[in-house]
Amino acid sequence: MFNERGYDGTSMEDLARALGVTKSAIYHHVSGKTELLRQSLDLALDALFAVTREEGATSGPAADRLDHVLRGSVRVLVEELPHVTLLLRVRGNSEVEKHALERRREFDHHIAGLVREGIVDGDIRSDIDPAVASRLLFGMVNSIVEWYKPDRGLTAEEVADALSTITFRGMHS
Amino acid sequence: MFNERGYDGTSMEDLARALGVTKSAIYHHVSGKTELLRQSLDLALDALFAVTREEGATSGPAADRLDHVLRGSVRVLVEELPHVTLLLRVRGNSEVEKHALERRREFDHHIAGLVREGIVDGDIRSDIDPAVASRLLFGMVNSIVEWYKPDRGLTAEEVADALSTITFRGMHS
DNA sequence: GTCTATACATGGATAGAC
DNA sequence: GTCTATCCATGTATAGAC
Repeated sequence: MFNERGYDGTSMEDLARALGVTKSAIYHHVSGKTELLRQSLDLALDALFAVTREEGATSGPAADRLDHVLRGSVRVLVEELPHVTLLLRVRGNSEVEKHALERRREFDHHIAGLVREGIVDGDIRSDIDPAVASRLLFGMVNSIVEWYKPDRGLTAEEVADALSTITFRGMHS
Repeated sequence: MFNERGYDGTSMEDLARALGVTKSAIYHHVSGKTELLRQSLDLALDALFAVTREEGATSGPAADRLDHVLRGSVRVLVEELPHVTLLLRVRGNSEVEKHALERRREFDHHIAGLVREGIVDGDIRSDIDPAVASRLLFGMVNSIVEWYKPDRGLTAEEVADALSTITFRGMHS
């Protein structure tokens, strides 16, 4: 519901109605609306950071590690779609949101480092700015939450393949 | 302010305070909060559609027209940053938002057509789904609103060049 | 663990004076 | 064109019964 109507646009009353209980019942389980947000954001961030600790993301050439993290991010995005979607819409308007943005920046920094290493290795073209490239790359990855529907027969791997092909080899035939 | 704190997260009181007037003063000029939203969204959409009617977008090979629309979109995005940012955050939770989403879909459809034509022409690789490719492409373009700051010396053209290089020629050196 | 009832603040919006 | 004052709905959250 936070994703459909926005966090601010969703009231505890809306949530209660959807659950078939009253607002008070929800407050028995969580301290407030912000705790619901925190739990969701933490789940998404934990899953994304787990990718950066996987085998394929810690050994081998930087370009291959970058490809692994890109593909892994697409996988996590699809597996935890609602939580990652919520994470990507956070703007830092509360302490919980600021903390989530801080962790996201850490993730982005990791990616930019891989692009830079790939250029030094000679595997990635040197005529693009690593900072701009990594932002564009993850902009493309993250945009998937805007249109991906699990029930349309398109798998996470197919999307990851398309993305990897376009960004590493280019659309030109 | 709608972009900083979200449309729902911004009250007429917030706007009035920022303007140094009272809420009533604003209501003298506009019919309500939704009209402020509509005016901003219309400005962004009009600017984007104008790109698709430019010379470079209406004649020549489809791949070149696609490149023109991609670059033009980056230009519009930077020129009308607040309005396009707002447009890209709309989720369809009111009639005004639904109307804006409808026009965006029309734009996306236009892009997917160009990718499809480019494949037929043999200029764009045929091993990627045109629908997926066009979504990823514009996901990358649109993601620029998340980080672009006009005052950092990075021009719209430099960003457009980086984007065009990555998506058409690929990152691999 | 869920309910009813309610507190208290803030939301969008309007009336009418100046 | 802006103000003060106000309406009424809805927001988050709590108290206390069951």
